[in-house]
Amino acid sequence: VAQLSGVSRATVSYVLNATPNQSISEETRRRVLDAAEELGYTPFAPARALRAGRSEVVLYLIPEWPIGPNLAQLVEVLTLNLAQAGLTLVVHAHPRSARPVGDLWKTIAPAVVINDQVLSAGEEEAARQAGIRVVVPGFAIGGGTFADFQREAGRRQAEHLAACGHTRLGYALPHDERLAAFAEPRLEGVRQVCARLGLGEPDTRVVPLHSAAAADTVEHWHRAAPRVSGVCAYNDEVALALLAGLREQRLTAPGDLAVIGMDDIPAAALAFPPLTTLALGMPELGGQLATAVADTLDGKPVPPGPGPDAIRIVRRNTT
Amino acid sequence: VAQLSGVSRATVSYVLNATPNQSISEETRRRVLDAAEELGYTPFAPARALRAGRSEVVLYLIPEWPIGPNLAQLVEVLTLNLAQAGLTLVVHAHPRSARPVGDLWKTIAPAVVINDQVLSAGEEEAARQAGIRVVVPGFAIGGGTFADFQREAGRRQAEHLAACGHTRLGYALPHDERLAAFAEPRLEGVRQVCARLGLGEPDTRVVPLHSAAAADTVEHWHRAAPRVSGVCAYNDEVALALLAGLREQRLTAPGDLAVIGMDDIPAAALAFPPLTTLALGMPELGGQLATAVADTLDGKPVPPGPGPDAIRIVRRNTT
DNA sequence: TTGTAAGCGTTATCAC
DNA sequence: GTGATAACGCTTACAA
Repeated sequence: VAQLSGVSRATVSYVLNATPNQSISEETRRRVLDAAEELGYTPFAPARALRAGRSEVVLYLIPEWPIGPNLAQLVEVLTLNLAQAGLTLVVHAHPRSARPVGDLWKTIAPAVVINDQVLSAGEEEAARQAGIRVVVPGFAIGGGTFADFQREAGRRQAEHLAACGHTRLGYALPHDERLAAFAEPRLEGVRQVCARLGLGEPDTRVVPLHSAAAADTVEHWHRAAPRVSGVCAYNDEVALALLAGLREQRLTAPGDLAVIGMDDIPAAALAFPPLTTLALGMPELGGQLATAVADTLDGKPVPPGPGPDAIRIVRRNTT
Repeated sequence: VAQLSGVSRATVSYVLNATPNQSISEETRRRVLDAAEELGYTPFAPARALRAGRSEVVLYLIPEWPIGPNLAQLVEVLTLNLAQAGLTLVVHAHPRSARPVGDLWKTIAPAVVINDQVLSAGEEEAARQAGIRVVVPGFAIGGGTFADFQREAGRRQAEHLAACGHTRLGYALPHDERLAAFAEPRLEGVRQVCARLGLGEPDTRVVPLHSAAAADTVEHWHRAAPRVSGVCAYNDEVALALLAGLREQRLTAPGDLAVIGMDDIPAAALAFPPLTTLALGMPELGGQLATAVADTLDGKPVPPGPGPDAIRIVRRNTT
């Protein structure tokens, strides 16, 4: 580009980056711009990164659990929002048995790492020391940390069931052990509500995604004394399994057992009967996360997250 | 590292990269390795990329459609497989209204671009000119191209219904227009089978994910003359909507209308009645894609894809 | 077997 | 207002 426009590489750099405190004659500017256009010039990111010590990349580390529809949507929203801020989102799913990612940031050199339950506190601190900004998806709802948020979600489920008049609750854990990081705090939230309302411990069972297994659990709850009349499912899929189990037992929701799911996946609305669930408002959460990333980069304080409205009960026919 | 081990940077480089045709004394090697270990040294990727002209990154461009469970799984499998080959998978979801990605490869400088329906032929050629390898998810099933594969999937659905004795088929298109790239070839596959078997054109309808809308469509098919007795749904969610529509009309599957979905999402097995569907074998497809990427990088010819077994009918109770 | 030096594309500094 | 020049961290001829 410098050759074609007959100026030095430095000048080209000034023009293309609109460097402040540099007065460039309009004519030179035009020449450079035209030349760049003509050559289809695009700055070479690795070189930029080498010079700057970091890239324009945001590394989103997602942990070793299945990528569900919610996370997928979050990624979508994030990609879009960050693109508007000139940042490229790099998602690194971290499946179990892949090599450790503790220092993946060293080799990628992103401007920001979004640490979603992947980096330990120590690793996170190491990254910070190296000048990498670290953002934790701090949904301000429920307190600020990941677990706070999950707990709050569990609380909402339980509160809904309690408001419907249920006095003994069950909790349906997922069979997939990788989901423990979600399931534990959610269950804890349910426990908190039960304790606060004097309802007694929730009756917790692991529910695989098979109708036969779910049927057993449903029967167990139905025969328990006192009877479990309402159950919080870890997510919509588990809830769907419960509904299948109910059908197998010729029981019905919400009469014999009320069920509330979580995530509001498309299948929830189409279930039989249509499933009451908790919508997690990924567009809001994603937008907030994008803002947090951009603000962190600018050195601004991270803004408070979205309001509690980002978690909504979607009431259908199972409660 | 060079300082600590008391050798030159070049030697360090030789050791760490196991450069061929360089004989390094075992003792030196050890010293360097130990020093690197001690310092927690990790090569700075952008610098490497600058030197090499490309990075160890594989850029997976996925188009502007919703990220469903299948794609999510594919990403997971790919990440894992590529990590084993020392490659880092970068997924760039390309939501509509984000800035164009036609030359995203210029700024990322990946070693390989996996072009999944994003880059036009021209853009793809431009990337190739620039020395970037481009891999197209060429599921060898059905022919090799993306559309071939989708067509084959549609064919399998239709063949299954035909084998069940249905003589007039319906096709349920998704409401989301972004899915046309999938839906068109799938529908075409169904058409091919109908033509080959002399079944007449499939009766095609758009089915939004609401039971009321689906109920209308179901009624239409049920009253059509000749009656539509079996329908291929674009995917499991659409199929679930159809089942909900059937319930609303007090009709049953497969008696009044047989339904076959596609994807085998978890909810399919838990539906009422359990949904017959097509499983797409993402682990196989992902593994094949990873191999294709690695082989392309090594200059080897791309191996044939997985066998037709990667598409399997999962027969449940709706056909 | 190891060290030296050049250079990848960019940008900051400083001189012109 | 513009242009040399150096430096970022790494690889690789080539020289020792």
